[in-house]
Amino acid sequence: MSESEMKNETRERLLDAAEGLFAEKGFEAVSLRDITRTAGANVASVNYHFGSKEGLINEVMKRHALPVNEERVRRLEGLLEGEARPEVREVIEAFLDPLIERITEADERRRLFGRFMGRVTGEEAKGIPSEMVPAFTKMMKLTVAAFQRALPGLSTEETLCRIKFCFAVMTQALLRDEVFEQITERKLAAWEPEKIYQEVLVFCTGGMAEQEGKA
Amino acid sequence: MSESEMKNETRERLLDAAEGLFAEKGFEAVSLRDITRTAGANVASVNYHFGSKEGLINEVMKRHALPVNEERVRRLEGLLEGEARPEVREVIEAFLDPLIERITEADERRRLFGRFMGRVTGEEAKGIPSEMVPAFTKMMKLTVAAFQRALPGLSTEETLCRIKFCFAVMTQALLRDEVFEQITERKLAAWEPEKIYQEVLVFCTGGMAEQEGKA
DNA sequence: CCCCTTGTCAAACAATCGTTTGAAACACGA
DNA sequence: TCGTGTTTCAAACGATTGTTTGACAAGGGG
Repeated sequence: MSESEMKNETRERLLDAAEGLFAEKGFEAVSLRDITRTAGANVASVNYHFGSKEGLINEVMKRHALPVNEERVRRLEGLLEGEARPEVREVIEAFLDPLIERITEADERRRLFGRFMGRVTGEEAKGIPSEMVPAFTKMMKLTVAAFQRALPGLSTEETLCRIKFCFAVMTQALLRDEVFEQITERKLAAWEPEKIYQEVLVFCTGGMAEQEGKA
Repeated sequence: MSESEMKNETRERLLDAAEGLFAEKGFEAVSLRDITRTAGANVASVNYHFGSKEGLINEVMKRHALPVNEERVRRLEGLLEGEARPEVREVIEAFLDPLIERITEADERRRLFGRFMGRVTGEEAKGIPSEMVPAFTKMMKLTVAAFQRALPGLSTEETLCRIKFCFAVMTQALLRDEVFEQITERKLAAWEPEKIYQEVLVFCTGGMAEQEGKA
């Protein structure tokens, strides 16, 4: 009866295998047979445990995206609870740090999560699972509110547009870009992740704060 | 004999249909039968004219990417020919404008090119066609040189990293992001492209110029 | 003992994919 | 008119996809 420990074992192995393969090759490029072979399970097991391939994708997404989202909400609410105007840098850190922390955890299983999340955006996916929409919408509202308090000069559209750019930068930083590596002759290949995260923070801070010299 | 006008007609229709469908749904999600049905041609025509589906993809990429690249090279060389230090904004415009100009051309056939180019990065594509690599490498070297002259304080790695972020922002600005639209409740849906391009320029300029307050 | 649930497995399912084939239809100079 | 090379087409190819089926084993509770 205790649901906490008696988690089905093959179910977990399927999730781990799927997460790794999806992060490496994308959703469409990985077949159920690739996943089940890696997990040492039968082809039918995916449909048994998750109903369909899409159900498996949704479950992999939820496994880590929801905790990251909750942490972001917590930190953004912390920035907004007082009357003080937060720094742009603080707002960006509030939704960059939770992602980075989860990626750099020692847990081997979570190492690929970053690249997996990079896949979510830009893929032909039908979207995120519907159960996640309210949580993500709430997080986004808090993000907009925090940025608008930090940058009172920006309109809502400008703020949203730049937030989208921040997400783009974070996503691109997590994924490997074969084309870019090729045409830069791999000069950037072996950079420590910490330096890249630092660059993400600097770039987004600078891009957000720019007041497009209207004077 | 005159190759200029006697361009095979179905060949052009295949390229047009492929460009539009790829821009809309991505490379893998579009089948040869989708393309040939749209173009009013036979399934075998793709393999006849382009050898394979990959050959078609490469041809679509080359059709517009090479002219954009040449224009970028021309403008970057213009910035570098003198001794003067170019503005960060000028460098960004030098490789943003050629793309925007081609997108906003009246020619209906080229309207979807932007979204198509967005697909190139991030997809599981094996990379760009090998014939394009030298031209792209040259353009990238010029870009790095121009930025390093505009921002002497940055190391090569920092410069490359931020250039990658600029590409990420441009790509994301060209593509629709269903997930983002959903969790922002489509507040940003109907923004004029000109405003978005302006935001891209502002954001990239600010992100590039930031000197990460090392003091 | 039987019954029912839960899980696994090999096998087959129908659908779709990119590609190939071989024969027609066409164009055009000799 | 013939011959030759180019282009189109219906049909089929083999491979792979996600999904379903039905049998089988293990595990308790009655």
